[in-house]
Amino acid sequence: MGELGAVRLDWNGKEMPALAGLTELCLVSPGDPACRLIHGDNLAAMRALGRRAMSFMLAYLDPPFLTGRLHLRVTRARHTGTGGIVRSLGPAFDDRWSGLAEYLSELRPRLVAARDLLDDRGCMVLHVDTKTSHYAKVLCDEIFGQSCFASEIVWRYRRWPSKTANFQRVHDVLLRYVKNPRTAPRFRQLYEPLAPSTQATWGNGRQRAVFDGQGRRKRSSTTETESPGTPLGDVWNIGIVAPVARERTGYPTQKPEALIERLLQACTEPGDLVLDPYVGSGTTLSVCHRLGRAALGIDASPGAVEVTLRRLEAAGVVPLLERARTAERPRRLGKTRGAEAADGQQRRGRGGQNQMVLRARAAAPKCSPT
Amino acid sequence: MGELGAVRLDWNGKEMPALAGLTELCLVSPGDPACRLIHGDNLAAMRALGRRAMSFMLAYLDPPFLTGRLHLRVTRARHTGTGGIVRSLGPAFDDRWSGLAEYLSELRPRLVAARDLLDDRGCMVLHVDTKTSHYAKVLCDEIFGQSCFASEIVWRYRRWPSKTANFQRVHDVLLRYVKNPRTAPRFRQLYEPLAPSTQATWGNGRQRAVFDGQGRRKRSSTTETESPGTPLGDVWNIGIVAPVARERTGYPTQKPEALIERLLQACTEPGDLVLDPYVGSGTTLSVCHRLGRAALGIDASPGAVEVTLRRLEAAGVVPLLERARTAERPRRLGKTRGAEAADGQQRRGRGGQNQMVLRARAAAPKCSPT
DNA sequence: GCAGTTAATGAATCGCATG
DNA sequence: CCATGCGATTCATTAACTG
Repeated sequence: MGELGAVRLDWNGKEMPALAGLTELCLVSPGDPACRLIHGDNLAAMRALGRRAMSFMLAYLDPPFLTGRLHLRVTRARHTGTGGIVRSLGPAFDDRWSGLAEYLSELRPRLVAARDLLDDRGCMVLHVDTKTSHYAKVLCDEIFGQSCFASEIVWRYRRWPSKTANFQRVHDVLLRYVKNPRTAPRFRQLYEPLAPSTQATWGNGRQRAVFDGQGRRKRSSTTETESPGTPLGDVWNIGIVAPVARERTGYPTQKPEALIERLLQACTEPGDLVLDPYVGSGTTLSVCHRLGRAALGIDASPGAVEVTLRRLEAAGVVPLLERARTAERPRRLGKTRGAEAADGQQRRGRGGQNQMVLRARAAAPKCSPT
Repeated sequence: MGELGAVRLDWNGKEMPALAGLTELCLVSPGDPACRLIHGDNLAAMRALGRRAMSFMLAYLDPPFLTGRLHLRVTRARHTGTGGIVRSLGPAFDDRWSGLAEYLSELRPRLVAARDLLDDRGCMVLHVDTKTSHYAKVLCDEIFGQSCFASEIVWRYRRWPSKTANFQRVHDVLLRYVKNPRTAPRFRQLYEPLAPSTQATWGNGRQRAVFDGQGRRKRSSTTETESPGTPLGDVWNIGIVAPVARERTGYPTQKPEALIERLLQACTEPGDLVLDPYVGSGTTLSVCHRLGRAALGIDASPGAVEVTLRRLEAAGVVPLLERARTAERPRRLGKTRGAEAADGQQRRGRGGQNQMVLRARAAAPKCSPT
């Protein structure tokens, strides 16, 4: 069986050059170089990082899920007078698109840019759900090569039940690709507990097959050495961040630290460099700091940057903060990319946000923003 | 957000007309009309069924998984002299392809044919693994329409460990599509046990949200009525058929009855008609009989037909057996469908099999072939 | 009859030998 | 050097056996 050969995903505008002019990163403040945060478009920023010849052991991409919604974040503050908790809503990120074609058109160059930044032993993990995972996988096969596909990780969670006449969706998908299929990737084997039935039959000892003279297997036996468990599979049961968890930041679509921690433990070692082009609430940066991994995050949303700065500060880090500046703002190519992009809809987070003044010790000197 | 619009999967030969001449079904033997088995190419057979205007509430498709291997089946028999068990290997089905393009070219017309046979309230379930699931999903979106996509069901199992530097693959994927998005589909809500943490907090009582005067939720409380559990999600933990299970037939890639049973319980009612164009070991027919669903299975492999007949006989059914005959054997279109099909490779199971004489009470009058 | 123990073996992957 | 094939590995599971 050959490579994928001729099978490919096509849409109008796929081959249009991706939008990003000449970009440079401007240092906004000093900070810990092992924890960097860039405010700006992640495509522009990743290309600028490429010119700095940075290389990453893991790129974790958690893009919008094509929900068709404008996502809001909740900010909680103590009212100075009454002392009560005041909740206020603000924009987080815009996940509205003219269609799947536009969504993929934006995602594709970012996947390419992330791939280009990977270390030879590194890998990329793309977090999506079942609305887009299949298209994303075909796209990634094309970008990375089919032989670089490593895993479809299923993150299984539990959630509030709904009454739809369907099996309730209780999983997300994480697609993992290695940079180089001929290089041994960074990988530390993690283990799960043995199945109850296995423990009942074999205890905690490692099993060993016994063969007869002709090389045929006769039976198995347990050994003295204790089994570490069964190698971690690609279906992970991890709870979502509870609505009242200390971990919760108020930023929508926040991912649990336990999920990111497992990825980091398996795919990186302490000191390795991790890229997160969709920072959101800053979970990756936070866990990287806790586990001794160097991290670089990018986000265009001022809300994301603010939440992340607070969260890191609460963890005792002041990140090195930079800004991605596109010298020559590219024109939106509009009509040439097909009817679906010509609806004149307001675009997300590329204009009108760079004016925000960012301070390294931004905003509140309080605790975690719960 | 519009429909998928322009995003599509392309490959050389995609638009070639699918191979199947004028086909008719020939009754080979009388039998139970609620349990039919057709020996022949499933595309030809499905088209012939279409001319009979049959309509199905569920089509379960379990095609080869693009493993690149010739799969064998194990036949066990008691040696007439020594009384020992004699194992012998025979062909089951050929899963070797020139590439993904050829695989998809064969799958696509079968998906179309299956869709055409569905009842308006019916659904199709395609069982694949992560090598092909993403391509298959894009294909199905095109055939059924994105709005007909219902679920990506993850079947999670446990199995022997391997030492690869990767998360071990422990899941298959079942893609479910409904025929008509504007019709309420057959669906019976099934339940799972509550999570241990939920039981600890709430016991087994049904929770009830409590609201204050302004319609804001205050807290929840338990009620007297016992909770049926949490609605069944789209990640299913079901064990593979154990090597020594009574259920095991010796046919490779056999699916557990528990998996099919869950599908039937949720997507059909007693008396509904179920289609299985890739019968294999006959699990679907067997479970349909047990649950009172009428079933029609198709398989081109003589081994599959033999195993299925024995299995059904052990369950007390004699299926109505037919044969799909293509009056005018279509020529393999070879070179016109692209280089990857022009390698002169031996084709799977379409020729040289129809000569086999099939008897309704075929082969051994023994018990299940373990 | 039931519980506990023993037997049997699927099939993914790696490593090594062979051609 | 690359393709092929076989041996080794090792949980998971149920049937069969034993006390």
